[in-house]
Amino acid sequence: MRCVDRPELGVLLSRLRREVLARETPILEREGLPMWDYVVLSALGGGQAPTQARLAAATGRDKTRLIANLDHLESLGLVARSPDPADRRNRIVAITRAGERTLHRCRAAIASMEDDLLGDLDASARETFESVLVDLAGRLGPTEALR
Amino acid sequence: MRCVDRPELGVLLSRLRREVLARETPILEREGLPMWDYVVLSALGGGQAPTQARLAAATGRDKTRLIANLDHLESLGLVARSPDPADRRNRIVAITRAGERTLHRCRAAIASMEDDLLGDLDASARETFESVLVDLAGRLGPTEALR
DNA sequence: GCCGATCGTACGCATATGTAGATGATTGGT
DNA sequence: ACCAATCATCTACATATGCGTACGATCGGC
Repeated sequence: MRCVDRPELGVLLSRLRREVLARETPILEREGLPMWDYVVLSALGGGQAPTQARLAAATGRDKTRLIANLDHLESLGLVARSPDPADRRNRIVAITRAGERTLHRCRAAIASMEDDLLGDLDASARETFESVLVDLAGRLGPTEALR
Repeated sequence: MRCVDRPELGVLLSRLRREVLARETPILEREGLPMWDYVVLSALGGGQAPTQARLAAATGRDKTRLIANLDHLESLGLVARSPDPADRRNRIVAITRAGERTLHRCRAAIASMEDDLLGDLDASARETFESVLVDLAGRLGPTEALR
């Protein structure tokens, strides 16, 4: 049996997450993006354009709440909704060129923020920390969300 | 400049935290404790009994919301509120014997849950991971909260 | 062609959040 | 003794959440 000699995992993770999110918020605000908008945009960044239902599932965002995010992103010209020619019930959500540029800027700024946060760590410790984080998070189903 | 080669920190931390909290919930439920009640009880566990205002600050819990938590914990006999003899505006919140027993059970179950979650890791990787987590969380002001 | 299922959308509901008064008891300074 | 400040408490408000429901458009099977 292992004796408790450190704060609980939940506490540590919560505090750290809180700090990271607090540092991300002003970065995204500079682009006019609330956190959820960025999550959605980011989910669109990598691959091909999904239907809204798939987007909602991928981001963990509630299906009905996603709509407002897409409305906003669309009004900024960062994504485009178009009817699916194959099944006109669906609407295909695609990231635009401007969306990709914005996304790239955000990611660069966030990466730099993370460097700032983790920069003090010993290089190998940081390496291990990040890989363990990726490993643990990787085991937990395919959820992508921030919530 | 460091190129992004892994999911963002915020995403990883959010997912992991979500999982840990999801595993904690049923443990606390077995004791009849919502998450926030446990946070409050846990904050009371270590040291001396604080005033409610200090408790709110220490847990990050809203001052007005804390009241309901204390009401509940008191109704379960896990904490006791008594007027501060030195300043009768204050109410001193103290954990009871039963509260300490409950807290101890929760902590043991949570530690075991954490072992289960981290058990697959290489021992030295786990060591590094936990110490980095403690290190990073330790830099962020004295907040104790789970929120 | 018809009927059930699916998708995007709009709406309401119940819940949790933080903030902001208002109140009554109590303190401390003057 | 008086008055401002503090503490616990209560209430109300505005916001964000997920869930459920309803509706029109559309698809697929039969």
